Amino acid sequence: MHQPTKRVLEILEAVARDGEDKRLVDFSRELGIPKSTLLPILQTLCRYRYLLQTESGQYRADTALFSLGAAFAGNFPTLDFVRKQLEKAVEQIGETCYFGVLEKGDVLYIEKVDSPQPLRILVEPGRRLPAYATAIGKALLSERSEGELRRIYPEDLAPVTEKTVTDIRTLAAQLMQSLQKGYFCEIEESTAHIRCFAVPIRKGGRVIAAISVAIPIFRFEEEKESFYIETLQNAAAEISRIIEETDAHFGTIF
Amino acid sequence: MHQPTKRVLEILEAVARDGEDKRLVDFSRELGIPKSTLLPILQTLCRYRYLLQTESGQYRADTALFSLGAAFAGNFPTLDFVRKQLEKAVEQIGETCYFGVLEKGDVLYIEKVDSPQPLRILVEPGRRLPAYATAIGKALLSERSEGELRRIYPEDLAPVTEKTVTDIRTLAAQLMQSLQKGYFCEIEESTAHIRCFAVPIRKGGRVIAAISVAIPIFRFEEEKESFYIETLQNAAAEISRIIEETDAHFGTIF
DNA sequence: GCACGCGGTTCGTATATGCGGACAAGGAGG
DNA sequence: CCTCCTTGTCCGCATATACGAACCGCGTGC
Repeated sequence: MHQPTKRVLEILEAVARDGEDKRLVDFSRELGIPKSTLLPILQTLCRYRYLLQTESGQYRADTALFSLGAAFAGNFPTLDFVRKQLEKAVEQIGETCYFGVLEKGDVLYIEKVDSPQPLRILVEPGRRLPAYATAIGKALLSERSEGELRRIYPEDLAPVTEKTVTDIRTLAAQLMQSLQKGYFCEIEESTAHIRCFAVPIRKGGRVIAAISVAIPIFRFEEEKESFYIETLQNAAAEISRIIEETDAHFGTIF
Repeated sequence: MHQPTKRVLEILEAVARDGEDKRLVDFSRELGIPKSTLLPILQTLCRYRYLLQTESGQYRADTALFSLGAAFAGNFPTLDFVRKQLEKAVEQIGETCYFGVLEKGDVLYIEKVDSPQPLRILVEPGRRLPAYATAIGKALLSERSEGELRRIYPEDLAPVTEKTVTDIRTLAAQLMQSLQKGYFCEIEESTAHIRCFAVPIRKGGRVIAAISVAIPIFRFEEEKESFYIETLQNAAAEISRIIEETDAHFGTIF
């Protein structure tokens, strides 16, 4: 592990994640880097416009960070299409929809389209959540056997909320059952008061991504459930088709 | 300038920009870094998932890059709203629309919404273009005097296409005139066969961003011009209002 | 008004990093 | 089949980087 590199990355992640202005000492404390070591690094990051220094000397994320991520995302023309399908689904369902992939036991959220009915923001693209606690994650894990799940999660499943499934055996059984039905759900397992449904997206038969919808419990109507699922499945089918055609790959997954 | 930091950033920019797999020697040649120095850096970048190594040992951009940019963009809730307005404009006009800010003489494109009529991709978010060559850039430069322009561009204006305005005096005159009219245009000055219109977005009276529409010349109809402008102006007014309210700031500009 | 705490900057030294060269492995071409 | 070339890996030495301590400037509270 190369220390200077590691430090640069941790600094960038810190500013991007928190979004608040940080002072030299804040970095120093948070990351355990001596102040004097930090200074030349921060100055260089400023030169390259990854950081900018406010008048009061504080550091803030700057545009190069954005360009970096956007340039990367720009290499995946499929994403625009995914977004279009999500928008269509949101239009029909009226709730926020997500597109995500599996990454080492976590869901990595890639796209989201907000519902017209505003609700506090749940997850932003780029964020990760334990797959076993989310509907979209269950869809992504659905084809894994109990043994494979144990390999992915060698330790116990850390609960995210009180309702998170923490037993691998239970999870595996749930996945098997949902795989039969063709859709996956989650009730307050990752966020209180939220219920999610998800369906997988396949390429060459294998699950490579999933889309989901998040519904606040107080707005949930049981009789609409099959409509939600159907809408998601239509979108998923379209996305699968495009991915199949364009042979897109995203990170480790696609 | 801190060498290790500089190198990390250049490596990240290289993979994000090009989008093709790169080998150790490619980095070495491209960036002038000795192979042996590169190895530990690349390994660290892999650990942190900024890069991944394919079976053949080549390096490729990985998901952490995406998370970084997305996390940053996620700090600007205003962006979702900007996108909504762009979508509305695209719906009415039927051509691709952009949202960008000025950054050191360049337009930094932040958002785009594709036209339903497919055309080859012009610019992706995160990319930069010389402001003087684009409609959106002219809107962003509109309040600068000729003297200020000369400070921003101490050297001559490098032409992007044959039609790019390369004389600062001409540019200044054009800006003044467009400022009167309330909109800015560009005819094949940044891209052949493309014509653009742009209007500024203001906060506290000052121009802080702009939106534009790009129209292929063969599809352009003169009699619709005022409709294009009006649509953009409506969208700009809405966006200005929101930015004013939320007091959003984006990088150096907002 | 003074002392103290806190944040940023500077500096000399110890050391981890960077470098070139040597080496091994694989492929292409004769 | 052998040779040459290319690429990635390893190694020891020179050096740029990292670290802690001391210093400076500022604000706060006593």
